[in-house]
Amino acid sequence: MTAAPKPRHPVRGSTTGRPLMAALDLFGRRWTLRILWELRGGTLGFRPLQQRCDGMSSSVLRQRLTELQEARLVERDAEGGYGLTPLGKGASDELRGLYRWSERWAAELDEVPGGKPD
Amino acid sequence: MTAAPKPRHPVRGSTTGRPLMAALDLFGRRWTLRILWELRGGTLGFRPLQQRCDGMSSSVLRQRLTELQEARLVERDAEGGYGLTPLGKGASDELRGLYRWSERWAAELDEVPGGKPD
DNA sequence: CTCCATCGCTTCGAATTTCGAAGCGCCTGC
DNA sequence: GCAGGCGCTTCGAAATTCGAAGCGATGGAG
Repeated sequence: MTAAPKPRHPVRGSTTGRPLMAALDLFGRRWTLRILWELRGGTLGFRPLQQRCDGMSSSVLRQRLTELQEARLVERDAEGGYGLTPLGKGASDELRGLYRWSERWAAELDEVPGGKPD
Repeated sequence: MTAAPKPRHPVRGSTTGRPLMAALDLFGRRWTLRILWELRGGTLGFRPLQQRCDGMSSSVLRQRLTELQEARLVERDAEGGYGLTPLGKGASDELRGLYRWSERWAAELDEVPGGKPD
């Protein structure tokens, strides 16, 4: 399994170890952003989380959760559920900005419905 | 080639067409976030951009640029260079928040240098 | 206690994505 | 004319992701 990216360490696509590059590597993996988004409301178990992520494959979910735990964005609570650490909540808050942006995005694409009609 | 995700259309991992899901699909593809980040300072040509992205493979760069143009985050200027649209600048601004977050992330991981020492 | 559902998680072969080196035609400067 | 950079394409290999199947544990319901 590919290791979780960490700041101060070289990551895929950058050897400098700059924190942002580690973050871009981490968040550029499929499902990572989605998992943070789905956990924003509170703790979830493995299978419930999988269902919220439109039935994403369990093997990748396991992988992502391990990476996010290593990166200290996700931790398990007393009952074994997965939840965001304060750090993870911070990242998830940044996603809220992305959420607002995506609404603008949708609105603007509606205005200009894209070059060639079918 | 996989099509670029668009709001109001089903995307990988979600059939609802919610704008955020399209955004999460788009941004969850490798190099997409990095490209937006590298273009934040202004227009860049294909090869210069490729070099800034640590020599990422040209085939994928072409693919990502096509997707980002379809999504109207990137456009070409008069000289043919690649630059951000106002929409793309908005997305790139959200990344600035992520940049600040990643610094905190690095700082906190320095404090708690990871569970088991080797 | 037995049955049944759900849970967290693993395995593994197939499908998809990404890589990376090579090369094409075009243009510019020397 | 020729070297170098440009945008871009091709293609086989490597890495990632998928998705179905199944394991042992747990917790009711009957």
